[in-house]
Amino acid sequence: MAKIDDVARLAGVSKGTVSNVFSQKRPTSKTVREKVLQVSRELNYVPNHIARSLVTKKTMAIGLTIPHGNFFFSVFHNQFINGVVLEASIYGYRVLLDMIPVEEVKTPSLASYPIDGAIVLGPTEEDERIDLLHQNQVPFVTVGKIINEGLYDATTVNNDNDQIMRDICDYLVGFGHRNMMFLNAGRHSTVSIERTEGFVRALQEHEIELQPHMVHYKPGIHSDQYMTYGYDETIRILGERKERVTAIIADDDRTAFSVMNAINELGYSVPDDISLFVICGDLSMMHQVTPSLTGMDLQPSELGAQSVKQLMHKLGVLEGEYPDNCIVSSTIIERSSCSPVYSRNESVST
Amino acid sequence: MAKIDDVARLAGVSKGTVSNVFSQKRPTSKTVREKVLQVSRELNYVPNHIARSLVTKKTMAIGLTIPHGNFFFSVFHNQFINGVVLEASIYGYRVLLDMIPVEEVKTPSLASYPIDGAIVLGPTEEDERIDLLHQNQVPFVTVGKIINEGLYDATTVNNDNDQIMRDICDYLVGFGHRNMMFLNAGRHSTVSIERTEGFVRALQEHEIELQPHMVHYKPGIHSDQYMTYGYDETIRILGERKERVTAIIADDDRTAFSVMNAINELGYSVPDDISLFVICGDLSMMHQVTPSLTGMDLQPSELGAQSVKQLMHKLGVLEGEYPDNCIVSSTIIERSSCSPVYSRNESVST
DNA sequence: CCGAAGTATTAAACCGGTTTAAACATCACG
DNA sequence: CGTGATGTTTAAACCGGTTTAATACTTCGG
Repeated sequence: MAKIDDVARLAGVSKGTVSNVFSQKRPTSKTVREKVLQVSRELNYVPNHIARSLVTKKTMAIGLTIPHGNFFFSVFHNQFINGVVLEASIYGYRVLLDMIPVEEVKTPSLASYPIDGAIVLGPTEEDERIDLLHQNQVPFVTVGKIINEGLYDATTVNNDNDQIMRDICDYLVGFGHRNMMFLNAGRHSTVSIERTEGFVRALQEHEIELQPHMVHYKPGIHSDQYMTYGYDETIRILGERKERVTAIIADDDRTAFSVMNAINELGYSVPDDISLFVICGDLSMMHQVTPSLTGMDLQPSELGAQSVKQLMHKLGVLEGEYPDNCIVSSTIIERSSCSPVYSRNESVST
Repeated sequence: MAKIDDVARLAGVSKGTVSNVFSQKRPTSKTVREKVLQVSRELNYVPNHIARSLVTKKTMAIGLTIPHGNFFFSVFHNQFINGVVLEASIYGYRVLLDMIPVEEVKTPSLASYPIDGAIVLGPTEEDERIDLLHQNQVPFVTVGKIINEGLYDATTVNNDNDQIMRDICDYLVGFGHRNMMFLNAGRHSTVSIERTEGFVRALQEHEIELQPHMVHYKPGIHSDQYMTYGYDETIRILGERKERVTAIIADDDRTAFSVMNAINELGYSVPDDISLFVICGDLSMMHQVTPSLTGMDLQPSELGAQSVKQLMHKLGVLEGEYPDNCIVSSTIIERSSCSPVYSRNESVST
C-alpha cells in the first residue's frame, strides 16, 4: 500500500501538503491539489485510517452494545440498529457492534475501546457495561432509564414507559377489562421495571386491585422457558388457576404468538374471549397475521436516530444546546386483537 | 489518560518493557511485571488500541456488509449477525457494521477501512462492495455465490440453493402439487438467481412445464410494493388470472404472511386449498402461528459462524488447510402449512 | 517602492504504542 | 576465570499520518 511519503515524493511536495489535500483542513492551491490527487490515483493511495485516528484521537466509530445472549434479537432491535446506522452515517460515523456475551464484560479487553462514544441499549439496574464505559471515559448515551444518572453524566433516550402503560390500560379499561395480565420483559432491565411501575400506577388510577397473577417477567435468556414463556404463563394462570383474565398485555410479538397458542388450546379465542395487546413488536407482521394484533408503535428506528444525535452532541460533532433526556413518542396502533369484554355475549346473542 | 511513558517512568522501566508486560510477546520477570501492573492500576492505564493497531497492522475488527436500504432486515439477518458476532468474539475480533446506504458506496470514504477483513452478505451480480474491498485489498468472505470467483480470490459460504429447491419441489410434488408458484427474493442477489435456477431444474426433473406465473421476484426495497409483494402477486395470479395454483413457495416469512392474507381474502385456506412453504423465516415464530408454517432451516447462525471461521483462515488467525467453499446444510422443518392436494376432497367426504 | 497582511508550503515534532538490535546479567561448564 | 548460552531490559527506530511554527511568496494600501 502506498503511503503519504510516496505520494509526497512523486508529487514533489511535502507530507504536510498531501495531508492537507486529503483532510482539507488547510487550503491548497489548485495546481498542487490536482497534482497530488493525480499521483494518489496512480498509486492507489488512500490515507491510513488508523494513523489518522492516532493523532486526531477520533476513530469515527461508535459502539453499540446490545444485551444479547446466545440468541437472536428482535425486530425492535433491528429497526433500532437501522436507525442508529443510518443516522451515524450522516455524520460519517461507523457502528461497532458490541453484543458482549455477558461473561466477557469482566475482561477489560486489555486495550482501550477503538470508539469515540457508545450507545447502550436496555441498561439494567447494575450494568457492568456502563461502569466499564465510564471507567474508560467513553462518552455514552443510554436507551432506557439508567440508575444513578448523576454519577455518570448520563444522557438518555427513552419512550415514556409510564405513559405507555397508562395508555394501554386506559385503552383496555375503556373496553371494560378489569382483570388484565401483563407479561413483561426480563426482570432486570430498567425499561421493564418502569413498565411494571407504570402498570401498577395505572391500575390504581382505575381503582383496580393489583393481584399476583397480573404481572410476570420473562425468564432469563438461557432458561428453558425463555421461548415458551407466553404459553406457559397463560396455561398456568388461565388454565390451571382458572383466573378470569380478559386481557393480556405481551411485551413482544413472539410472546404474543406464544400466548395465542395457549389461548387457542384452552378453547378461547382472540379477541372474543381474551384481548391481546403487544407492546413491542413488528408492526407490519402484526398487521398481516390473523387476527391482526393491536399494539404500540415505539418507533425503534427513531429511538436509534435520536440516540445517535444525542451522542453526536456529546462528542461535539453537533453543536448547540440540547436536553439531557429525549423522549420518543409512542402511539397505539389499533387492529383487531383487542375488543370490548362484552363482545362475546353480543356475538352469542346475534 | 495515562500513557505508556507515564507507566514506564513510575515503574522505573523502559517503554519496551511495559509493552511486553501487556502484549506478553516477550517474557518479563515476575518482579517487573507486578510492579508494572501495580502502577498501571494506580494510573488506570490501558494500552491505546489505535496506537497498537498502527504498528501491528491489525485492528481486530471485521466488517459486516449487509445489503439494506432504509428498512429493517429480517430474522435471518439477525441470527446471521449473532453467529458472526459470537464466533468473532472467540478470536478476539469485533464486528463493524457496514450497512452502506447504497449511494454512499461510491464515496471511497476518503480513508482506508479500519478492519482486517470483511464478510459480505448476499452479494449481487455486479457488486460494488466487492470491487471496493478488492481494490482496498481487504480480505473477504462472501455469504452467497459470487460471480467471477477467480478474479477475487474468493471464499464463499453458502447453502446449497440448488439442493434446497430440489428438496422443496420433491416435497411438494410428493404431495401431488404440480402447479406451484415461487415468490422469490429480489432479482439481483446471486442467491435468488441460484434458487430460480434450482427451481426450474427441479420442475424439469419432475417433467412439469415452467409457466410464466410460476416465478416472481420481490420488488426493490424502495418500491411501494415491497411490503405487499406476497399479497399482490397472489391476488393477481390466483384471483385475477384464476390460475389453479395449489402450492406457493415464499422466500421469507413476511411474504408468507402477506400471501396468507390474500389466500384468506380469496376464500381459500391453508393448507386445505393451497400449501404454503417458507424458505427463509423465523422458525420459532412459524411454529407459533396458526396454521404453523412449514419451511426450511437454513441455519443462519451457522452460516455466520462459518463465514467468520473462513475469514480467520484468510487472516492467518486459524491455521491449517481449508476449502475455499463451505456449504451449510439445510433441512425441511415440517409443520402444518403443506399437505397433499387432495386433502380438501378428503375433508369434504368426511 | 516599502511594509503589512494574507496565503501556501514545508521541516520537524508529535500521537502512543511495538519491534529491533544491542547491552547487560546470570548461570553453567570446562 | 574465560566462554558461551540463556534470559531480561533498554535505547532508538518505526508505524503513517496530523499539526505547529517558521518561511516563502503574493497582494495591496499608502
